[in-house]
Amino acid sequence: MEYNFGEIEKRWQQYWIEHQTYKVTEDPSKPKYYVLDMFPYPSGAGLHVGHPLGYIASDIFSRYKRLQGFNVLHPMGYDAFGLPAEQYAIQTGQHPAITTQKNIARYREQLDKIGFSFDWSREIQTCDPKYYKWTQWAFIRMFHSYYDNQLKKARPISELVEQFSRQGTSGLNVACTEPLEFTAEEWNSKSEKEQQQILMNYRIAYLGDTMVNWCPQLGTVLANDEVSEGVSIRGGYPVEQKKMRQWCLRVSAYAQRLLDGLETIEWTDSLKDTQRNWIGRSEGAIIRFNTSNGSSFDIFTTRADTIFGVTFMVLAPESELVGQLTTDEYREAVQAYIEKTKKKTERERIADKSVSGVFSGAYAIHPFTGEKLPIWISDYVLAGYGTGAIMAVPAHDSRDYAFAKHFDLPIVPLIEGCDVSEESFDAKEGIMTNSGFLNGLTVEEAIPRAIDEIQNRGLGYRKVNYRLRDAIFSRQRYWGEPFPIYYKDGMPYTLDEGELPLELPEVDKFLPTETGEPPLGRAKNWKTKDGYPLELNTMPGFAGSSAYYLRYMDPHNDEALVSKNADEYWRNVDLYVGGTEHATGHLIYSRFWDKFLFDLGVSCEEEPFKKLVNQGMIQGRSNFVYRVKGTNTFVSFNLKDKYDVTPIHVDVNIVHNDVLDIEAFRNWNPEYKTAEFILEDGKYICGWAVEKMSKSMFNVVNPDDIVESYGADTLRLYEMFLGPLEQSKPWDTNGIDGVYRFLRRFWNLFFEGNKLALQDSEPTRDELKSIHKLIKKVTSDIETFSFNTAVSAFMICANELSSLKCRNRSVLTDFVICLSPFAPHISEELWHLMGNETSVCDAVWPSFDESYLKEDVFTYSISFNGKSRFTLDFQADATREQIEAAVLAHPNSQKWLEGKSPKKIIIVPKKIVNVVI
RNA sequence: GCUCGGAUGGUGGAAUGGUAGACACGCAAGACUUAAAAUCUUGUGACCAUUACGGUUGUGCGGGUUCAAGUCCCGCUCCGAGUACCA
Repeated sequence: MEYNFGEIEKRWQQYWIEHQTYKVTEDPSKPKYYVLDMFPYPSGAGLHVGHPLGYIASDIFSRYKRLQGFNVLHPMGYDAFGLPAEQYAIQTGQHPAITTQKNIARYREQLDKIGFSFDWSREIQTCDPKYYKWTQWAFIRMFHSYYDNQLKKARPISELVEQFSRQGTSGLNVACTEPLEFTAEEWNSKSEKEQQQILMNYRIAYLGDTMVNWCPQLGTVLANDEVSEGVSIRGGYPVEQKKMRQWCLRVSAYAQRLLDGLETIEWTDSLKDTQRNWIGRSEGAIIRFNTSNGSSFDIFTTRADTIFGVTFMVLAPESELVGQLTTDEYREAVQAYIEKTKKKTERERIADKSVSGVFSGAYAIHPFTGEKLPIWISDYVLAGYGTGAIMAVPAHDSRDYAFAKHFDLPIVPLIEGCDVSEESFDAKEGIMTNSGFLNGLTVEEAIPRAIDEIQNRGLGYRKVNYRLRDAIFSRQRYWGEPFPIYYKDGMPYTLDEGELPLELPEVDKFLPTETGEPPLGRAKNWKTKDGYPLELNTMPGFAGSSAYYLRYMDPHNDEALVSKNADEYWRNVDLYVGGTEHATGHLIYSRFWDKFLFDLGVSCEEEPFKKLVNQGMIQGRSNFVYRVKGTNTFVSFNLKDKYDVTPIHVDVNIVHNDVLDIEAFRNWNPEYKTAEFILEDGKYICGWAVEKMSKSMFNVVNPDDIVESYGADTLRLYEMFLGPLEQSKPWDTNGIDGVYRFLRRFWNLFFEGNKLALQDSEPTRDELKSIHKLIKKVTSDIETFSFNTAVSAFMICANELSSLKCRNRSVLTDFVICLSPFAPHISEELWHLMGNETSVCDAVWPSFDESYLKEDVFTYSISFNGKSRFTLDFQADATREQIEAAVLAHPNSQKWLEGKSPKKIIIVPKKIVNVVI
């Protein structure tokens, strides 16, 4: 009987819909397992063959867990707000909602063809008001919360207000933008507006004046993870630094918990490392320096031990200290320098490695020696890190060194025997010298000793600093969640939770207003709250994706983000599958958001994603034809060196196993209608290269086309067979025939002519051995995500059973169940043909029996001095003496022993005998 | 610069320190066919032999540990990813 995948796949996809096979509900009688994919942004280009890689892997795992008796939650949805739909709207006038819905429909159509076990009744779209109601709700809660450093959790802001009115800021230990001090009387005598301004300093969602990444082309600010090398990730437009009043999330308050949480989850070490670097914890000290005019300022350093090597100070150009410290004499030069650095874009600043700076005219006083230290201003010091000011130790910091050399400032070495004539000595090792009370100590000892001394003298204190910045949460765009915020007397207030969702209004154009307000400023019927104006910014892309995994647990609940009941059953994601590109964006924000919800008691787990697997990127594999210059003649790959040729990209879909379909090529482009070919062996062979998968390279392979010609099961198996899941690899349709042949061979195991031909007899020992070997291998391969070797195991077993002429019902039943997570359609078909009434999804994963895997006879490899020479068979119960005797008695042994007697004989059970001579 | 990966046939890739190259593609030969496709069988790292069920060599390079190293250790080379004046 023919393996008609088209018919089979259609039939069972229909069956699964009709029987709601993949619908799940909370079932306390079963253990839960939550498998989640990073939901896609539905782009206009549709899915290419790389996108489903992770979905197939997670689908295999979900189906496997289900067969093992778990109640598996495996949902899918769309991250539907975002820039491309809005850019498209600006160009075409088509409403982003329409574009998005169209793209979603296309995605769904493509996904459906691959046979995923998603519970689509739980589908969410982040642009759906019913969904973003809860994004807005969480924002309101963040607005009304502050972070208590003592309790290490978020608390209602009302508690802070109460504390202010009772005791002011005394004894306060909370996360804030800048430390403030006031008494209860002062607080109580402030106006409503003044109090609101002060509270902004503490809210977890707050309005702050911060340096932001401003992208003029996109007309919006961007988060740090949306910018790379000075250009926007989406679109690649230049980004500049600008000070703006923006909504921010106090992610930095959670820095330590985000760091500590990494210890409790199963992520790869490299991803944890990336997050650790991004959080960037560094231990050091804040040291106060007095200036010659009587004021003072703080610096942060991790090298307090180098305090005696400070020869000058440097301020960031953006620092507020610049204005306070600069003397009148130098004011003009400083102003000019600041103007110059401001003009540079982020990108230019990165590219420009040259040293620049200007003297402020002011001096700091060295806290130990009383020496006068000139204060400089330079853009190598960042306003956003530490205090925006540093103590420069040119002998032991390469940047300070470069600066000192350039401006001819003194360099004082502090480590015995170090040579700083050519470069600084940055290593944290050696014995201190020229360092007063630190002399003779190692660097390791000197750091804490120096900080102790500084603390004792009241010059500063120990401080842990984090690189992690607060997230900038405003976007000057249309296609995002509106803020549930209105302004009264210039201060923001939240809408009542009962007024949510605050829906996105209609606008006539998706561009900023003439007065430079965001697009929402155009809304005619935009609601006002009791006559007060609403916030015109919208939320960024990561807002909707930060807590979506919670919403899948209870997607239709209008009363809560997630019910207590559903949350306590599903808890958190057991397996999260997605790309590494979200390592510092989504995966930080999600963890932050979840920790906040955990503090509120909404989420019962402190980490959202227990185990995380990163699938590799699928790159494109481009094909080339070679046109002889100045002609319309194309020469085959191996003959091209004899001609002067230009390589031209050719659509990979008209090339099979690197052989060009000449007819299709002539029809591909009118230019090639009359093309001539110089063939080899009657074929035109194309060249190839690995490139990014993109339309312009003509190397995009569409999953629909593969499903059309080979079937979804073949696509699924082949994507897994291509290589290790985590590894990046090019898509190469060559080779797909291998898994396709396997499926047909497997299919044929069941049939004699057109009839199902199964036998109910006892399986033979060889059949049992083969199938139990498969069960063992596939079980362990799925557990370790080695899907590529699992596919090989299927092929091996099918070949073995085929040569054994196995028709045994129980053996083939186990095979079908094992294969069903990988190739659900063919498995479902065979499962039903074998007389089962229910879906193969509800079968039970077979267990393997080691006793069938036992060998009677083992083939030993006999080595002499580690070099393998011949093989010998031994019974499993052969004794050491028997083996030794047999080896030495073997005629070949004489040859390798060369008359000498062995020093030692090493026997590795069941495998190796090594004779050491 | 720093951090983390990786390097194995013509290709994708297998190998708890124990017969390197599983499995698959491709290629070659054969069977079936008027023929082609499909299918099946056999072979396939390189080199030397071919009377053999033979020998030599071989996992980016150079050392080391071990009876035994693709795998562990030290020192390089190249490639990829992330990050970057973070004091």
